[in-house]
Amino acid sequence: MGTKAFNSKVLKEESRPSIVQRMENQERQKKFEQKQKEVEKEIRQEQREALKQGIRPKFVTNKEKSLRMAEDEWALIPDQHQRTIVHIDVDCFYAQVEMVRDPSLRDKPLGIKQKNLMVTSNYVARSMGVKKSMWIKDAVKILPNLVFVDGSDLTHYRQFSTEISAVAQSFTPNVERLGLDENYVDITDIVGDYISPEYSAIEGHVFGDKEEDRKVLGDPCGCGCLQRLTAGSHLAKKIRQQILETTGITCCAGVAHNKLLAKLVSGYYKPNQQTVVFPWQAHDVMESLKQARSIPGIGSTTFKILEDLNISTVQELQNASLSTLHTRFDEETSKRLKDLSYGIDEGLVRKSGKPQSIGLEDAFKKTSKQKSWDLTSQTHQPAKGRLKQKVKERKPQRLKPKALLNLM
DNA sequence: ATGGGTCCT
DNA sequence: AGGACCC
Repeated sequence: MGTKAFNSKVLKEESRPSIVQRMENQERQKKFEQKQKEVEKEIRQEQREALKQGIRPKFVTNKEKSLRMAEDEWALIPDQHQRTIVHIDVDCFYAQVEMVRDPSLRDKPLGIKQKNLMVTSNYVARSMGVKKSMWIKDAVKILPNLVFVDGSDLTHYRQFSTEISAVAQSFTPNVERLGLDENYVDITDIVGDYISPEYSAIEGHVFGDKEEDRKVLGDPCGCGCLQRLTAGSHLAKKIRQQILETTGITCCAGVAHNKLLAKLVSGYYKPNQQTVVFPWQAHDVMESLKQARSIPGIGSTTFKILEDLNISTVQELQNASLSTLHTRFDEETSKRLKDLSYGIDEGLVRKSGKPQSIGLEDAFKKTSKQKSWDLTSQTHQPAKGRLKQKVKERKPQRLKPKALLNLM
């Protein structure tokens, strides 16, 4: 609980360098950002041109960017990859929760089932050849002594999930939940506390972890992202440690200057490990994906359209011309898709608040074309009851189940 | 796959 | 209200 371990490591006030340069003058700040955008647009345009000619666009450092902006006074603020983002991803979440609740399951191969599906399994099971999501009957074929726990009641998972987010929130309020087992944490505002010689080595893996990467790392950018992300790796470690201490749950983390890269990289070394990626490695990260579909933000519908356009790999998306994309997507989306393919993502970490809705859906077969459902009919009563129950559990006294039955 | 979720039109 | 995305 609390942040004791964290605070004890915090550096003395005067040795703490300030990271996010606060501009006193709003006007100046605005102009700077505007100029910055122009230059970035220019650069992106150039990179696309380069691609059209079959040349691989090179990473443009912030030093170079500042130089380009040098005719203006705003060029003096060199902060480019200003943010530091951590993506936290719990290892086989449901299975871990069950193992914490019943430690005797720890060393057994464990599968979590919902209906006929094994939705996840622990690492013991995985090491014995059981895949992530399989039909129960297939899983049992591979591993007859697989132990199953029913995971269709999500209440415990929700409890652990909010506890995990709460740990992250004890570091900074800027936490975005994604499903039950993932969190984005924007640590930009606190990462400065971890920039110091004490923390100058990178904690955990660097993307493309080879011995060289650790030593040869110069500072090709110069905006401070090297230091911030390095510090971020220590903060990520702290967060993971604290999650483990308070909940008994292990997780992976990815550290990057944007959400996309942080997420892509967090699962790179599993389980219970973490990975940092630097801006100049964005291309390598993206190249490590094959299908454009595996870019978060490109879902099945978008991917189908891309396939129509004969674009299915990340590289093909990188190479696609904006005008081609524009035939099927609006301008914003086209630009966004191309950005994603390069590992560019300006998306903000948005604070997750209280859940916006509590829902319950039953899938039932259509028997015939039906215009309206009879809500008073018996078939709906069970669902109605369960929903009431759910609301009761999760909203102890507030909110009456009044406008809740919004069927259709 | 299924059953929650969120955000954007 | 529907459709896109996410796990």
